[in-house]
Amino acid sequence: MDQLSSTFAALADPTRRAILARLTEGPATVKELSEPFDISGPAISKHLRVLEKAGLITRGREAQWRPCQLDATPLREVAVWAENYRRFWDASYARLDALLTEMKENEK
Amino acid sequence: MDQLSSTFAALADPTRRAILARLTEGPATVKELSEPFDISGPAISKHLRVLEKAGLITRGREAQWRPCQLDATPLREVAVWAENYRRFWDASYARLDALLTEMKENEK
DNA sequence: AGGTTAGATAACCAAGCGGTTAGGTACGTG
DNA sequence: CACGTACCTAACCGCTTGGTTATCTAACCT
Repeated sequence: MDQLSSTFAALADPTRRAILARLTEGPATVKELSEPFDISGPAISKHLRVLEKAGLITRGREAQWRPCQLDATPLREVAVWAENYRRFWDASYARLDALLTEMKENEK
Repeated sequence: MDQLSSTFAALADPTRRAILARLTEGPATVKELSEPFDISGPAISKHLRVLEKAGLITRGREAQWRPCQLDATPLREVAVWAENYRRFWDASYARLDALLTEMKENEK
């Protein structure tokens, strides 16, 4: 699976997006990350592995804790990808598009 | 499933992203959309249904054709969501963050 | 009416996902 | 050492997904 696909796949789960949101406040242990959720530890571990494989988090090793840290690099690619579609949702870009199309028509 | 989740899920497949890319050039029939891919018609139909449910395309009805059209509105939400993480990938924002942290430390 | 084309639906299959429980490992502390 | 804590892996379960083939509908064209 390519980078963008695995990033999108990782972001498709609300629990994982909530984990990323929590990590914007700083690193956290697995226990801390699991507290807001009503699911088991292993379920959180799986989510973290998905996020790690997508390159969205990095994990350290401190005694019995495995602190997680946000790595937003793949999100830049997401933003760049989405921005390519801006002209299809942005009204002013749409008007610009229409203008350019009209000018092309007049050329003929 | 919430809007953002189904949008991300729809974008997680390269075939579907390629379909969206094709639709930036204008509306297309199912047949036209399926041509670049080596998969069956029903498979394309399923992809289109996923895109439709995610609100990323709309479909018309012209005789025996069902032209598909891009609707990029959900992609704006994706861009907005990703932009919230800009300061975690953007170097200048990172430096600003570091500066603010340092200032907080000095306050103590 | 008969044939072709566009497309959807149905039934099926293998693989993946999100969750569980049970059990294992590694570390700090009484 | 014994115990608790933090976390992981393994095995399992039900549902979803991405694909297939076969069959159906709807429209067009002789």
